[in-house]
Amino acid sequence: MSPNPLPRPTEAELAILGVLWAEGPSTVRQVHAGLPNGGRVGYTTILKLMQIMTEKGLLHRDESSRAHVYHAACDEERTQRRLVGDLLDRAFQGASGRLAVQALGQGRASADEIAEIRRLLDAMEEGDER
Amino acid sequence: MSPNPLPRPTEAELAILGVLWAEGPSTVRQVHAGLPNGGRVGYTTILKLMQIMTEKGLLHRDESSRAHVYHAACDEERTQRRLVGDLLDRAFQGASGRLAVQALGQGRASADEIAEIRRLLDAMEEGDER
DNA sequence: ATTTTTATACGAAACAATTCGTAGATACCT
DNA sequence: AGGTATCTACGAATTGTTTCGTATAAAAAT
Repeated sequence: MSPNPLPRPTEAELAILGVLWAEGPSTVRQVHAGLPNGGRVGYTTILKLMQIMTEKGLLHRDESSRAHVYHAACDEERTQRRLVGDLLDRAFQGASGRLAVQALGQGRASADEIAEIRRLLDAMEEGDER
Repeated sequence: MSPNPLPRPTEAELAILGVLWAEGPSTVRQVHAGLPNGGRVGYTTILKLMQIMTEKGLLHRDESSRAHVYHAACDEERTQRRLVGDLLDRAFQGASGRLAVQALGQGRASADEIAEIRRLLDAMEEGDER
């Protein structure tokens, strides 16, 4: 009875979600303009994708004005967690430490993130004491 | 002139690579048997996929015996790095620290991995000192 | 020697993701 | 009012992935 879990967003869908997460509720035109790849894809392509995403439940829309206003139905963090979990299963056999190593190996973390990671590592070792 | 870079493996292809990485060079039958999902996909499906992967350059094969022996053309670590990089771009806007946090939040790391991650974090802070 | 098993190759169906053209409605401009 | 711009909806082509059936050949078993 619970509404089906949202499907995993595809690559193109993720790009659209990225704009909506960054800019908040937006029209198709705004999303189209906000996409990183400078208008290489046509307007109606984005429209179509956003319509499909709405059907899938990934977006919600407000149709009260002529240009419908869309917003993401899933929050960014939750979606990221989901994608990381998938990658962990599919390519790392669940070895989250290796995934973390690979991530940190190709970019820097902020001071806050570094602190948070240390906390997580400490907690793991704590748990092992017993 | 350099041979095109290998394409990113799809989901099904990654499962096959997983078996080859774990077990070393194998026949189609061995891969089929080694797949996590207990034979839910037919033998010829795996055969076809492995043929396609060979065309794409993801696998190499030794045809000297009747049952061809395949091996992965890409190593596991390199492929993982690639996939992590993709996810980093697509879903994290390059924020590798957040990706690492999400990874560590959903699984444990080994003692070795913990040590390596600490080293990476220390190095990042070192770099900031200056 | 026949039958059964085990291979590869090939073709094609079933799906899914991405792309865009065109039609029709509504708002805007002069 | 008449023309232009902007919007949604829809249909459909394209491309990629996954699936498997069938044909055919080689090896193994009886």
